[in-house]
Amino acid sequence: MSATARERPLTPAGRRVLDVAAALFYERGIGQVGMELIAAEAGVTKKTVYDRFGSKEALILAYLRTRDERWRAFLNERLAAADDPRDRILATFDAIGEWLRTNGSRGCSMVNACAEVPDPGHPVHLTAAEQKAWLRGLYVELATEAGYDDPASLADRLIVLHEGAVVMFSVGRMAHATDTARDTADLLLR
Amino acid sequence: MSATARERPLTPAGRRVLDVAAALFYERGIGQVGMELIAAEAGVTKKTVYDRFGSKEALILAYLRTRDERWRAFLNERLAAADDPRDRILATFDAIGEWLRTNGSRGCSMVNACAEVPDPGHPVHLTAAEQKAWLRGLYVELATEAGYDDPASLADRLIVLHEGAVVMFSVGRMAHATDTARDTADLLLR
DNA sequence: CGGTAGCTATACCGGTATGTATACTGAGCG
DNA sequence: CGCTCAGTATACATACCGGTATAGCTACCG
Repeated sequence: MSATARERPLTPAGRRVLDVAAALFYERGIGQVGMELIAAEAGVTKKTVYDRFGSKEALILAYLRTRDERWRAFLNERLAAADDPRDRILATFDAIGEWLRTNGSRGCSMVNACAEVPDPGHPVHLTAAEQKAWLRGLYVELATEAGYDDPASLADRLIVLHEGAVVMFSVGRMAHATDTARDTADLLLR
Repeated sequence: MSATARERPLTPAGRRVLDVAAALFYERGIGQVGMELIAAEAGVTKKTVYDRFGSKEALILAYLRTRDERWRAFLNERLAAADDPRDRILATFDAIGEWLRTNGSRGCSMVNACAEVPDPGHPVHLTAAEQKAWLRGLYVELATEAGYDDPASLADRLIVLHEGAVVMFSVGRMAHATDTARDTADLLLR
């Protein structure tokens, strides 16, 4: 379906490349990491990298996709641990905090990637917008589940708090940003 | 005082370079713009660029500084137009909306710059953190002025809303993000 | 009058970027 | 047996990066 769809499971070398690329791209920024370094760090030749992924752009998209998958899995795990619908909403903010503290505090990989890609029509921007739309959809679901009227506008507020917490935690060096967002969300839910 | 202090007013060519660099850096990202392009676009030789600014890093810092100055001036103008302390707080959110709509919708230049610089100790990161701290300080002032108790924690919430609105407007393509943040702030102020 | 500041013009340096070409090895498999 | 696929190894093409060097021009200013 999608042009970049990659059904087949990655080969061992491909996996190593993607893991290394994900770590380096996130930690240093996309433009600051060359394909040669990725290949070397993965213990692989450049040819293998290009055989598996075709281009740097495709590798970047694979990076964004897999990191987002990890995040969603982590989030779902946290959501499953909470029973009360209201608690499930609040749990998302606790999840950001823990995620940022353990998975690198350089903020949102999507936002960072967009910063390096000028063209708003580029797949990177579309991927990022999709991810935010997905997250907003999740908040709509949770708000509906919790029985709030106008779950859409509640979701708008929650996602603004969500993204603001990520930025203030990383760029603003505000260690309690996710707590602040959580407390504010708690207030909105009353 | 500061290592990058530049007391002397810029020469005409220097001004042109800075203006061009600011536009290009913001629109395309720092790493995507070379010094050669900046020089050409400003109608200046590379030598002039390096005579005025010394290095790309210094030019980047000058860009961040001047863009922030423009933003602060714009914000102060909007604040001066509101009388009621509570309205002054809300006016900051209207200001972001108008700023983003007229000054490029690629989000926060500071956040974007940080995305391209790995080292958290780099001047770019310090500049960004300072800017967020300044903004938080402004919210503390406004909250104090409006007579709220615990203006510090109110400011925390307001700045999280603020930054979240910027991200959701640009990356999330949520045109009403600043309105959502404003309405949420309004709710917090009651 | 002489020096300095601001500027143009051009050429160059070493390094690094994405991506390609060629030739080879080894394992799985119909 | 022979084909395909994953992978290694090395070399290369082409382009651009930040930054420097050299030389000369103009205008102001003590």
